[in-house]
Amino acid sequence: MEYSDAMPDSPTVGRRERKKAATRQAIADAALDLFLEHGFEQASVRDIAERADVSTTTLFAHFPSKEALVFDREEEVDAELTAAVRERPENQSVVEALRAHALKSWVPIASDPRLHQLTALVDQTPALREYAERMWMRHAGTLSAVIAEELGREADDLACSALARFVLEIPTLTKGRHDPRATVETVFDLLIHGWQSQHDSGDAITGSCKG
Amino acid sequence: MEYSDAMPDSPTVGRRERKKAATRQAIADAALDLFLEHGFEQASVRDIAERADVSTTTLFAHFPSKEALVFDREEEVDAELTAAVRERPENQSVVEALRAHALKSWVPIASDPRLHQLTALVDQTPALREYAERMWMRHAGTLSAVIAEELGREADDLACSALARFVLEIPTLTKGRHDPRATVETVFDLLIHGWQSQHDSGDAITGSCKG
DNA sequence: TCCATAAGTGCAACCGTTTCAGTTTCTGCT
DNA sequence: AGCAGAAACTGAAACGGTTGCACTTATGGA
Repeated sequence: MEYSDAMPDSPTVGRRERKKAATRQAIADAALDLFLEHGFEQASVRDIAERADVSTTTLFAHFPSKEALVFDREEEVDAELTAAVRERPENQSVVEALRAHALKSWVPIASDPRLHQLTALVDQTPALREYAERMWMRHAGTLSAVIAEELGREADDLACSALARFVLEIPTLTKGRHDPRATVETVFDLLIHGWQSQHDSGDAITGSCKG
Repeated sequence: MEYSDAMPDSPTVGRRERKKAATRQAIADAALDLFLEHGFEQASVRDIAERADVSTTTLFAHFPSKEALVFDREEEVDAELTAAVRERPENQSVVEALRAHALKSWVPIASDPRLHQLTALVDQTPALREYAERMWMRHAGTLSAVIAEELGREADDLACSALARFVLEIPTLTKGRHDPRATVETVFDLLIHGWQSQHDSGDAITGSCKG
């Protein structure tokens, strides 16, 4: 692998950290190449390590699992969620802040063609779909706590936990629908107003008559 | 393993099926024993197959994965959910039917001490907790379709999909809380009426003032 | 300059899971 | 009753993700 000779991003970041980052990037790149070329299951971690010119031991020192090679952004997502709630404008509710965040950050998956290929890969690969779903749910604890704190409630307040989990279901719920934006809007309307207001097909979900 | 010589449960069920069921049961029993004795990760499938006196090949012919050894009831859950919605009394809404089902079938986990041990095991084992969560979500497709059909909506109606997924989050949400019954009730109230009605700590979740 | 330590190596092992080429056991049919 | 064929089961071997271990190398701070 090659180390760029551009000037260091900042004086405090030494050669060591740069090399480490480069190694990590080399592994991620090799993985993406092989995944897109042969599919997720077809590419073995030994192959990936080989192409990145590292040992498999090193590979697993940087990524906790094969699936994790695809998703580099776990921590950032957590941070963004927290920020979206904490730093929302005055006079904006928590739910509104989450809706805004969902619309701004989750809806535009596309544009970059390479990234588009990747989402296609994830959709086609059950192991990756599952991993992605779990990935979202892993943030439920953090988000729930932030919401509770922001509203001055008990850390394990049920309404907050439930809200967090339900909001984090949205990416999954959105997947495969033609109009993600409308989907997000609809789900938030449901969350805010509840299922009692469903009257559109002549029979309310919460009404009494059988279909 | 030994085959009971009691009279066949019904004339149509042959020796073959009985033996198959017996084998399956022997495997499940061996697994439960070893899991409770040594923990989930400590018991290898080879050990389990050994104790059940079958080959590992046979073990995997009966169970699709090691985790599945713990959960025998996948299909029944699906059937019960469907029945709960389809065969609800007249003048009961879908959401009410689901609430009733949750209260009747999901809340009483305990009583049997062996079963209690098992839930403890699941709680302690991340792999099993994750598997259990996914197990619930696997029913989302079925439930969603049943709800939609029952209400005469499109099969992929968003409100139905969302309702299904949110309801199936409830077992996870309930876990580890002192009063499961109250938890279920609260979550259903939130689902029915939405988060707009949250005014209890001086600040509505959907209100405007920051914490 | 020297040393503690982080990063990386290579190999062997473990474990879940699958494949394969059989053998045994049952069932339905004649 | 007798047979063909399917289904259950076997044993061993392999594969692929993951980890442990003993070791070398590179780096940064004292």
